[in-house]
Amino acid sequence: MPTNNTKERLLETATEMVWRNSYGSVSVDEICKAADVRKGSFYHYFKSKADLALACMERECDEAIGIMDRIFSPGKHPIQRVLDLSREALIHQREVQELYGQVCGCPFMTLGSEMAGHDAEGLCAKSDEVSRMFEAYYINLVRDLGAQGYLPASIDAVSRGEETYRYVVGMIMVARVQNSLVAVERDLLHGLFRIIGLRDEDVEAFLREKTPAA
Amino acid sequence: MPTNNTKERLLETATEMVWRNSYGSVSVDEICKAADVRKGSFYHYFKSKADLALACMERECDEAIGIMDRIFSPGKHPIQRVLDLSREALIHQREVQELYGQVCGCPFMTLGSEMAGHDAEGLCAKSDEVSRMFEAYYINLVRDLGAQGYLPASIDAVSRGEETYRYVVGMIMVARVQNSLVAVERDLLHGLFRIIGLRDEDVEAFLREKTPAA
DNA sequence: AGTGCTCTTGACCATTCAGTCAAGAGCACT
DNA sequence: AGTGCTCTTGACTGAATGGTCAAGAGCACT
Repeated sequence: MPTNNTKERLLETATEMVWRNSYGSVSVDEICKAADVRKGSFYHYFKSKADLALACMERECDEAIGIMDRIFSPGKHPIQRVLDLSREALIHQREVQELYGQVCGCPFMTLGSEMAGHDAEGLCAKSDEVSRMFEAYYINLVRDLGAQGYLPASIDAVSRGEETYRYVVGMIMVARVQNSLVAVERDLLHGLFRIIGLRDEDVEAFLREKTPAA
Repeated sequence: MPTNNTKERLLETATEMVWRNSYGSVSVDEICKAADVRKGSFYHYFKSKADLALACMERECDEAIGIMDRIFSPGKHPIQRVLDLSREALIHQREVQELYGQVCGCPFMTLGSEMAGHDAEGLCAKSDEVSRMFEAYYINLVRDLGAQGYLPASIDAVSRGEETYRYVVGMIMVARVQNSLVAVERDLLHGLFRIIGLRDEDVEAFLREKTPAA
């Protein structure tokens, strides 16, 4: 899995370790050891531990954008986006759980919550930025649902989008703390429909139309 | 505000520092200095740093139970409990924001997320336990709403209760990361009604009945 | 063969970390 | 006055921390 490239190896190892545990509990020495890199090389690529963490976030963020763009693709039916969001979130959490041996939740929220208050190297600003970017996807989704008549014209897309985002964050954060995906698997999708405000009939109609054979 | 009692002073100071920042970023020395206590005294009362953190959580938990018992009092109308929950959560977050100079979110989730993976001194087990206890309040609320005909008999109170709890957690965690209570103030209550699944008419009827003068 | 560059190495540093300990202060009970 | 207890003190330890540095390895270009 890891590349031969030293910098990439550091980023990958650090991402895993920080995400699994926390920024504060992982030392530069440990990261170096796990990545089989000497300390000097580390400080050739990164000017500090916080700088490494920031680079990890940026890497994760780029990857996340790709995934989110697929899930929230404006080319898809907005209800399909909700289905995909729920499905992909669960699959991703399960993959990471298997890979890292534990439910890890959202790396941006985890780090952002830990760093809140001591803005080392702009780490906390970055979490803020990422969370607001994520919100934008949800707001966009709500807007499309409204435009297609699935939601009353009166609703505030920003409010509803942010509520929806925060519901997902809560689902996933609690899953980390409880180290369990049971509730995510059982409830994420239905909660999404409800917090968004979709009518059951509309969802059912969409599902029927999607699989006319059933 | 702080008592003369050394142990209490340590607990109070540590709670504030850990909640504001994080467990990993606060050192025993710093806590001692801020509480004006010498290191030896610290280790007279607590056998380790993790032990102190656990004691802080237990103290916070006891206080939280008192507040939750009031909010979710079975003697109140269940819709009133929702109103109170939203109101008290905002007030509490605002108080802490003013006191500590920043939005701090939920101490149990913050610590629980940071500690996930390295279960020092049962800290992580405690967060898990607290989060499940909180869920119980929400499940109980949903059950009462169902029993009084506000929700369809078919719904699963556990699922819905947990979804509701997680929505609130998400709201508050994102508020911490973004260091802003705007969305909490604007959306928490309405999102609560929607994630629980209350009908607008029922809520409005309850509000009308409550203030017949208006 | 020599120059200049990036990357690597391992020894090194000052500081901070959690935690220890022996000695004593304060106080209550006899 | 003496005993026994809890609490306090400050000096101490050894390990770990984030970070530095000078020296060199490897390689490409001339």
